[in-house]
Amino acid sequence: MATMDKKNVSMNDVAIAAGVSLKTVSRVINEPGSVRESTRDKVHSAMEALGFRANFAARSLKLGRYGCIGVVLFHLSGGAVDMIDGIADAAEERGFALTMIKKRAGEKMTLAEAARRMSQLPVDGMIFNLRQMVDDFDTFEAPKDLKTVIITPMEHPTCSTVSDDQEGGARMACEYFLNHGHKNVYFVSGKKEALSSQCRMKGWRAALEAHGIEPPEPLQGDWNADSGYAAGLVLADKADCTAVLAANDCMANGVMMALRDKGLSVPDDVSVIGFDDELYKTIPNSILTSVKFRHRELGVRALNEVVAGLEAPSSRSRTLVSGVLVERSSVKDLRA
Amino acid sequence: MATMDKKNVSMNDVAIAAGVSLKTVSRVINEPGSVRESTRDKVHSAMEALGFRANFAARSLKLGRYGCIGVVLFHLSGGAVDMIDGIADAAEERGFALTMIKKRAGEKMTLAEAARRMSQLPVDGMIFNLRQMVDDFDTFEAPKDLKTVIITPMEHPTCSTVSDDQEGGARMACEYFLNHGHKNVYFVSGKKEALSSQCRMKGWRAALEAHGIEPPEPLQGDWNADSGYAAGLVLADKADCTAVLAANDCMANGVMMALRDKGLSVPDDVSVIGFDDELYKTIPNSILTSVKFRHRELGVRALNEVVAGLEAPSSRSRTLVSGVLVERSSVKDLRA
DNA sequence: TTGCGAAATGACAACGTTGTCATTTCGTTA
DNA sequence: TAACGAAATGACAACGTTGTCATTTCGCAA
Repeated sequence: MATMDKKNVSMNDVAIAAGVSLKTVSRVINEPGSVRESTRDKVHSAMEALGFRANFAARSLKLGRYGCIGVVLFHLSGGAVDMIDGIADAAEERGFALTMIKKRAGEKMTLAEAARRMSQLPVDGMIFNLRQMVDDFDTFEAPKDLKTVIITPMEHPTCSTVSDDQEGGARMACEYFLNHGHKNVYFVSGKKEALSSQCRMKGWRAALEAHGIEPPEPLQGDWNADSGYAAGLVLADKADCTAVLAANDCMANGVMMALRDKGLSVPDDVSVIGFDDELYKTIPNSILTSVKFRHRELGVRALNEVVAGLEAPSSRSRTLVSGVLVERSSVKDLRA
Repeated sequence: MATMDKKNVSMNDVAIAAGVSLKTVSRVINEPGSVRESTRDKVHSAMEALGFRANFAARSLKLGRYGCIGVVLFHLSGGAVDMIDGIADAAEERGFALTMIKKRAGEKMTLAEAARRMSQLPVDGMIFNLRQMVDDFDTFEAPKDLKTVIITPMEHPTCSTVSDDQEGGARMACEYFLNHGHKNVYFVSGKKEALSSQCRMKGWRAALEAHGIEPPEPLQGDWNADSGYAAGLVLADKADCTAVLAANDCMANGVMMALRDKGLSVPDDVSVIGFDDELYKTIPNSILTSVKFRHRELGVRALNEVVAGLEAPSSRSRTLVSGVLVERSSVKDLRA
């Protein structure tokens, strides 16, 4: 029968085994320079032999901090992956781990509820990833001692926010159309509830209006290709439609397929721009010009903002991460 | 000037404010039934007034557990989202939070290294998401007191594993071809390093060999549509090619586009099956039959396995989550 | 060898909870 | 009203670390 292992090996056990004091073991871990090499070796051997691992709870209790940042995922979509990736890498780099909770399907979660749950967990600060509106957005107040950053295109009265510049991206696409001689731009939206769709639509409207163009009625989609196809069938019949901005690449592809099925060519008859630049993964030789957001960068910024605010949780800032227009050949130059 | 808030409100502060003992406050939180209603109200008011929030570190220290499960992401890909979603939902349901760390880009992480880092964090058990081989896979031994589940198609000598049944899915697709009268099946693989690609290939081989068919040389792809397109161009010239299994939907789409560009029709001339069933999101009226894995379920199983093993970390099990063939119209029935 | 300042080490309290066990208070019955 | 058992409450230690401050040991010069 194997020797009965004591459940947890403590620093005290190590100290006894190494014939030194508890505090010396602590020093070996936290300020190795301050202990003689011979002593350090003894302690290290003892730790090795006993399989010692520092107790997170005790350490955090004493230090008053955890070294963890909380992440609340109100909505976990495909685009969120790169963002989480950015958060995780930045956290890693700064010596933080992530503690994560998620809104359950069907459950209605408010910011206050999320904050309440997070504050029971080992976190020094937190990031909310919010892609849809929540009821208490404007009234929410973050715990005074827990730096809170919200990833959302909306401005918040008291919390720091970080966001893609969705409006700017949409404007950029419209300007691109207009600079290429187009006189109007049609818009195919994503799901109504999605803030990113709302913002993209807002940017599209603003850009057209800034040039004195009356925006046509937007077409309602649901992010998927089939809804884009349906929109494309409608647009094919509009004589004045030379440019279409779709709120994502999948719908843009649907639009293009519908146009082709109606005998129209992209870009010769109609030009198209999408969002997210991911069509090339699925379509060989993709020609779609698309507005790409740097989701990874977004995550990095969010995490850095939290860490920067750890000492002053009530500070507030607003960060916008600009998008990039990835140019391919789905837009025709109508000038001259 | 506002009143200087004491940094943290402790149960002791609440006790004093409510005029009861420390232990009574503890009871109000943990066993409310055992304290008189009037007392409970006093304590609740005091907690409210002072803004008390239980200290995670102290609680965990005393209880000897954290209520958190660690998740190590060796590789964060699109497919991982649904899995994380499943893990998070199941964790939520069982009252656990997640603590997450990620392999950094470029960093070479072993299981041992991951375990070492995790064991410094507040976790009662952990899940490794492993999509590629690591050096110490076979020699790795999990900490004795930390239940460890690895999400990987490979069997591990000592740890529990959970996986999609990738081989089974590939076999299923091949059987489907053969049952529809096809005499052979070509295969387009994903990235070499990816275990899922390797397993899908293995299943494809096994299925053909089980029917006494010599598997043709597989075509090497990289998951993206362009590599599928290239493979499709090659396959279009093979007279005996009536059936193609591509290791994912994007490449399957590339194959289909190439076949069409070569004047061949899917499914009339060549039948195609993909993996992951996600083409419908990007392609309107998609006809691609595809093997879909239940990633969410995978995550749920992994988490449940960890929780089930918390009391007996050395237990070991192997779970396979079967795939589903989502039937559309990209496979032609060649029988009479 | 002695003395000295600096370096190394140790004793003890404290962090904020919960478990154990003792004590007080309550509601009933004699 | 007294006595009793049950319910409610409290005092104190313990969980495993780190900070404070006191003590010991070391290296070097006199």
